[in-house]
Amino acid sequence: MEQRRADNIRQTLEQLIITGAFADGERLDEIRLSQRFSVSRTPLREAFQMLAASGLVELVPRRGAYVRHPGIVELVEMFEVMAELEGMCGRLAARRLTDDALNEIKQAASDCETALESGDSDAYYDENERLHNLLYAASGNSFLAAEARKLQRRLQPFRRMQLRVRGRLMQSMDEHRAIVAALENGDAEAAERELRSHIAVQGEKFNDLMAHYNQSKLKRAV
Amino acid sequence: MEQRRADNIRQTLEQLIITGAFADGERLDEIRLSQRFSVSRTPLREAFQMLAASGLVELVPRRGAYVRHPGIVELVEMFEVMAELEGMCGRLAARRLTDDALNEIKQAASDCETALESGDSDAYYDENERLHNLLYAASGNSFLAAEARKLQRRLQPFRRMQLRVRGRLMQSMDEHRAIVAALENGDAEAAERELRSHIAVQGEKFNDLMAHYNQSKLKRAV
DNA sequence: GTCAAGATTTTTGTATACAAGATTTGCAGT
DNA sequence: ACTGCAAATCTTGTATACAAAAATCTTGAC
Repeated sequence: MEQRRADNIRQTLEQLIITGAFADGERLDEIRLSQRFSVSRTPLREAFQMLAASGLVELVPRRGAYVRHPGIVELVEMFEVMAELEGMCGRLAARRLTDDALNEIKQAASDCETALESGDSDAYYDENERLHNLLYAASGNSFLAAEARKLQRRLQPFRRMQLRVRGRLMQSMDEHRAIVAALENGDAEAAERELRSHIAVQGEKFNDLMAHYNQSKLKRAV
Repeated sequence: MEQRRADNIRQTLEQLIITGAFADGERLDEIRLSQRFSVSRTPLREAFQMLAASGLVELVPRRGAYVRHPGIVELVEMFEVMAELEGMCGRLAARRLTDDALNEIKQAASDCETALESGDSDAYYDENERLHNLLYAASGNSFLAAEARKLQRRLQPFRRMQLRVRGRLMQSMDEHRAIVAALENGDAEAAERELRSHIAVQGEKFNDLMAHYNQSKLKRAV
């Protein structure tokens, strides 16, 4: 038996919202959801609080919880901030990196290459995430690392879409090589620049991508 | 009559925690607090969720809510991130700033000077906060602005301590002038650099400050 | 005196009950 | 038919009740 229903509900709802099971602006009905999950409204409401804190839903007093999907504008804004944070991680990591951490990062980058060669974009995605998480930790600033992980988590489904674009995998891998090289040389400026553009590229190209997939992709991904 | 007790309680507790009424690691007793605020445990627990989301308390399953004051290390880390975010705001603002926004910022800077001349450090603090908030908005990235405000809010009491250090007010004002000048010239690089160091200086000097005030200040500020 | 195991008390987590604000429905009047 | 108002209904917010886990206390053996 699970220990805390509120946490499980938060996780489940988070996944449902992120994958698009709920439309933007849709109200999360406490009673229906409590029946659906076979729990009372109490843990549900606690889950709502957590979701509101991470920006996935908006809590309107006396009105209820409404899911808030980021629009194109907000997404681009979030990518812009993510680029800055990752760049910062790179800059700090280049200065503070230990040998062990560098080796771990190299290993993750190499695992990315392996996934790329076998054409497994899901595996590439996982290794890529690991690589970036290692980088955050290598910044030596755990507050920064936590913030970066939070934002990464929120952008997760959109990054994943990016990786499905033709040629993006190869390009991403090239960028990884440049990043690792910069870290190896202790070149803080290069590491920052490479990482920033590695992320910024995703935000900048997002409009194109959305035009291409034309809303349908996200909404179908229920 | 208020509409949502949970919100009021969150605000009150937030203030109490920030001002140091609760020691680091202290458990927030649901029953005692519910008696103190004359409410039931339900809204209290919702307030706990919100406080946990902003990092002021840690929710340990089946154990309760424990207040978490940032240590020196975490504070320095937070200032490091704040410096980056403010620098980013400056860089973007220098590029995207409208005339109206620039005028507002100039006005706020001038109000800072007025407060400085009258030696009113509290008024200076308020105007300073206004100036920075305007800058965040001027970045044209509302997600960034929101993140910056969140972090500013959390660092608020520590920034305030900074301003009480001898000579810091004058120095801060000089930095403001440099920032405004950079924005006026549309010099993104300079704006970023000036803002970053404007904040970084606070983090870097924090160790000294803490040594000077030697823990006592924060704990007395109950 | 110390330690361990079991009983007792607290305390958290969840369900349910109730109060009050928001929304919808129905009806009267034009 | 349409508007305005009031009653009924629904929904949120809060209090209380109850279950289960953690902490504390008691007791007994060594």
